Amino acid sequence: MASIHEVARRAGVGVATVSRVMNNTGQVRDETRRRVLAAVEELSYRPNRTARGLARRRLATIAALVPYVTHPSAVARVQGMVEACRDLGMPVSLFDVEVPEHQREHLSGLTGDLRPEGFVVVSLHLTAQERAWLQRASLRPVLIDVEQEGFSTVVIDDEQGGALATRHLLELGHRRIGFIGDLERGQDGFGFRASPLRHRGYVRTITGAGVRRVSAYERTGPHGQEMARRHAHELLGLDRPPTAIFAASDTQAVGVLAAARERGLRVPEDLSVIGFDDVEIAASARLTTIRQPLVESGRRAIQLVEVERADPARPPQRVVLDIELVTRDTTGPPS
Amino acid sequence: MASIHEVARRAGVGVATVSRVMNNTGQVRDETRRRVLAAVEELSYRPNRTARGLARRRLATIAALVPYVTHPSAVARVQGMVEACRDLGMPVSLFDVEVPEHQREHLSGLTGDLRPEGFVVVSLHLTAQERAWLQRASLRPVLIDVEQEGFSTVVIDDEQGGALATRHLLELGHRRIGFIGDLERGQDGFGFRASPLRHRGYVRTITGAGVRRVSAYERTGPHGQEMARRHAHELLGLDRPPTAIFAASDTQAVGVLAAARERGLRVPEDLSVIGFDDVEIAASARLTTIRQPLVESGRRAIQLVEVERADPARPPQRVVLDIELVTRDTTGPPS
DNA sequence: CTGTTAGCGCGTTCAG
DNA sequence: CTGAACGCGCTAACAG
Repeated sequence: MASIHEVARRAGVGVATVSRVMNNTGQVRDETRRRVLAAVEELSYRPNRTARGLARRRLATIAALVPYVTHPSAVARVQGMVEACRDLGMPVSLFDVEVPEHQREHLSGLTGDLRPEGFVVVSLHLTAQERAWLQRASLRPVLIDVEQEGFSTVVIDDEQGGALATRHLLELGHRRIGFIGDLERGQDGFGFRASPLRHRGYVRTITGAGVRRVSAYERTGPHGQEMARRHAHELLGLDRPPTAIFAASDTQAVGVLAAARERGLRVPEDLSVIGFDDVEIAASARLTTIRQPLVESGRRAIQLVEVERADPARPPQRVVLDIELVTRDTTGPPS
Repeated sequence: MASIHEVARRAGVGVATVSRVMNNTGQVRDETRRRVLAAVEELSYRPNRTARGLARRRLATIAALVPYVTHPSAVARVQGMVEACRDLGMPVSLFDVEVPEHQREHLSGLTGDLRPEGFVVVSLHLTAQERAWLQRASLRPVLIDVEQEGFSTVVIDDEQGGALATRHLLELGHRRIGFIGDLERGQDGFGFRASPLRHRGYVRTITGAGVRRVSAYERTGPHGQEMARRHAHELLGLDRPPTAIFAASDTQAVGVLAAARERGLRVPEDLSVIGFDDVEIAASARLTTIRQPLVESGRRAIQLVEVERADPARPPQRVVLDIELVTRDTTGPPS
């Protein structure tokens, strides 16, 4: 409620000095600083973030660009960001992307008049034009689940994750292992990289183990439980069906589980299923899966945002989060 | 990029006129308006929302205050808000409330320097002090899932929902019906009203049907799957256990299902279970439940925000959304 | 109807 | 070190 002027008057200094002590910018004599701080305290002065934003051309907000915000993994990451921002006293603005156009629209606004102090982009690849916009606005988002030259990023090693899952199956004795994942470039227009990378880990591992790839065991399609269920039915309807299936996400794994149930197959006796992510539903379904720290990824991204804010010159960082195999009830040796 | 001055110069008018046509405020001659619009077009002028916010003391943002944002029902509502806001080209700022203090902290900022154009509060009860803050900031949030004098709200009839669920069980022939819900006033410090209201509907319905209440059949505790599971075990361990259980939420119903499974009870032969909300997990669990339009509630709230923005004098509205019984596989006649 | 001018609250030169 | 003054981009009286 109190403005910088009142603080200045009360402290017997100019507004510029108040600004200096509030932002720790420039030199201020200790005695003066104390007087200002006292006035700030007495008036319980809080700088107006909007005015500050206007002057600095940078709004006190952290923007998050997230595809499919309701997807369980997105929810977890948003949670991490929201938590971290709450601790910083910084509002988070959520920008949902359901179709590729949304990305462009949001980016246009964000690099235009809205100009957040911090910016996080989840899973999305920035186009050349968008990168140009960002540069002109001197905005440098922190990326999650994608890597792009010149940006700090928080990722996991998806390929290793795929390998981890596959090796687990191999070690249980499986040789006929199916894979169900997303389209390399979905007809939804997005090109998420997680699934393809996990697939690569799968391929590398089974061939590395001397097991021949069977193309009929591999299916990709639009992401979702339903589609995974259909694919699983196709695999399980084969003459020599796989004895285990690696789904590129827990959501898809649940679809596989549904198909197995519908065919009267026992899990894991007749079919082993392993997922990826370890979102909430994985625990309820007692699903074996590869856990990735989703909430943590959101939190770390905000940390990186803060680091870059403190030192804009700092070169991009690359944070790789650990993943681990979580063994539950859906995997076992083939019978 | 272009400012209002450039547009004014180009159109050969004053900045105020440009402002008038941009905001449809005041009278502007048609010919003049056309010239301005032309200039706007040629320069592809977009008003700077931050500057606008400073001048109007009202930031172009819609703030959402939400307890437990990661809870499935909250996620759905947020989805509705985010979708509606995307269509409006309006950013949404998310304020998560995990403990009561967060509410106060966020509200203090929101009524202080941040002053969103629109404001939605989910499930939370505003204190007298907070209402005073809001008034001073001339902010009037739209409420979801709560009712409070003087505020527009989007709700469902929770009591009727409780009645609906209970009647369904009654009609199937059940007479020993348990209830598992939230604490009236959680030790988490929140006092959400949904569960108590649903409970009231339950009570009204069984007594109305001439069935005697058995206090041993009713349990409330901190919200969550785990706690519900424990409560269910207690009920099912009774000498004359209930043949059906009404859980105040799907989350809790899933906990009940887990308990039943652990005791080797068949559902619905040995135990019927009905939940509330119809969130995603209800479908996967094939759970009979009471559906409430969660996404819709978020969307409607934003609509109300828009209505009030257009006409601040308008008296508070009360929107009651429809609910319905969704019959799936977890309820059946007692054996 | 329309232009001028004074804020909105703060950051930032630029002299002192 | 410190203060006065200008600018950020727009809205809102207040004259005309």
